[in-house]
Amino acid sequence: LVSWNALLASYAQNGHMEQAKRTFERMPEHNLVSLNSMLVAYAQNGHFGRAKSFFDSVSASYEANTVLWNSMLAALARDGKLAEAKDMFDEIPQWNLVSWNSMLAAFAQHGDMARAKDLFDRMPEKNVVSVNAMLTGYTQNGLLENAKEMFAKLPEVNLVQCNALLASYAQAGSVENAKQVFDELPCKDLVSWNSLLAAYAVKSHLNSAKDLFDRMPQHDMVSSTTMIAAYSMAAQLEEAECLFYSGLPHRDEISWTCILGAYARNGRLTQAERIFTRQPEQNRISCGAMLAAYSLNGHSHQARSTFDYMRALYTPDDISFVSILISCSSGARVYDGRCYFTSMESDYGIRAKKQHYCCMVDLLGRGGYLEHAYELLANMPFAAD
RNA sequence: CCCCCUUGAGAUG
Repeated sequence: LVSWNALLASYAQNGHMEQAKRTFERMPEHNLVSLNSMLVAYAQNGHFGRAKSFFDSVSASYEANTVLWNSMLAALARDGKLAEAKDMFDEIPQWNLVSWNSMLAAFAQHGDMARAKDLFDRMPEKNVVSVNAMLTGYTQNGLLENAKEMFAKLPEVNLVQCNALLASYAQAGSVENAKQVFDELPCKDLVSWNSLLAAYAVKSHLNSAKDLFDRMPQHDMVSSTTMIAAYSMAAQLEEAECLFYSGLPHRDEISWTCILGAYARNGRLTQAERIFTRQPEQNRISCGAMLAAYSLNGHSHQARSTFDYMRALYTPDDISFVSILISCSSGARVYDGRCYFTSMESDYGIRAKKQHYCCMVDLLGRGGYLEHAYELLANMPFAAD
């Protein structure tokens, strides 16, 4: 049984879902380790829907086990379902360090640093993972002072922390800084390579990206998907398609969403729609990509129905509100726009950002409500730019 | 033999 489990785990780690599934089905017996490996295989390969149904079917017939709960909690957080993750955390019969860390990371990744800090302070035990989760939460939410303070107290810096720094430069579009951190790393792993690749992709440095992609020691799903995204950003659809259809070891939920986004971003609505209805698992990001594509191309009716569809299945986020407001603006639907704008705060607790004010001012201005537009500008909680 | 931190997918007139 132990060797079967080891085999299963190694397929799971390398993203060979079919093999993992076949191994799981062929095993003479299952224990908690096998169940958990299968659950993690689904979650880490982007099959969030399948992970959830697997967990539900398993937890109906097995004793509650902290490792299974922890894996499912992490999967929910990775899929952006913070509220569900929190509910699940509260249901866990017995917590351990990993449960605390998972919940902490979920808060931090969703920008809720207040709750993250609160949890961090109350955790009965902590380790380097807990500290790293806090650190990256700070850097990704622009709380650099807090991050520095915490960094200063570290006895030594490890590769995960360096990679996190590299990634935060990449996300901020500071290619130079990212490159410098990368070059100075004494040893690099795949995450380091992938992060630098992402830095190039974000800034549409297609040649550097391509060059790096060809030079890196290995590729995994992350590398290839990043490269597809780089082609998409640079409007090289044929290259993106080529890599997606014939350069991937397999296709997961994220790579499907990536190619959908490539079509959507480049105005190929029909192809995007086809992927959307055909992809094995839709998710809130593929929905968001469709919504954005409709908005930006002036299909306000489809935008609205996609928004409703999305709202029924997932919790809309700030980005989906930007899209729907844009579509109201181009369809001159001032009243609808105001409804969405107020509903965003009151029904979903999403605080309006600059982008939302920008959309609203645009909407009001175009609709001839200039004085309302000025009033909104004067009362928003930001300096106008 | 399995679970937690760092890298890939959506918008911005």
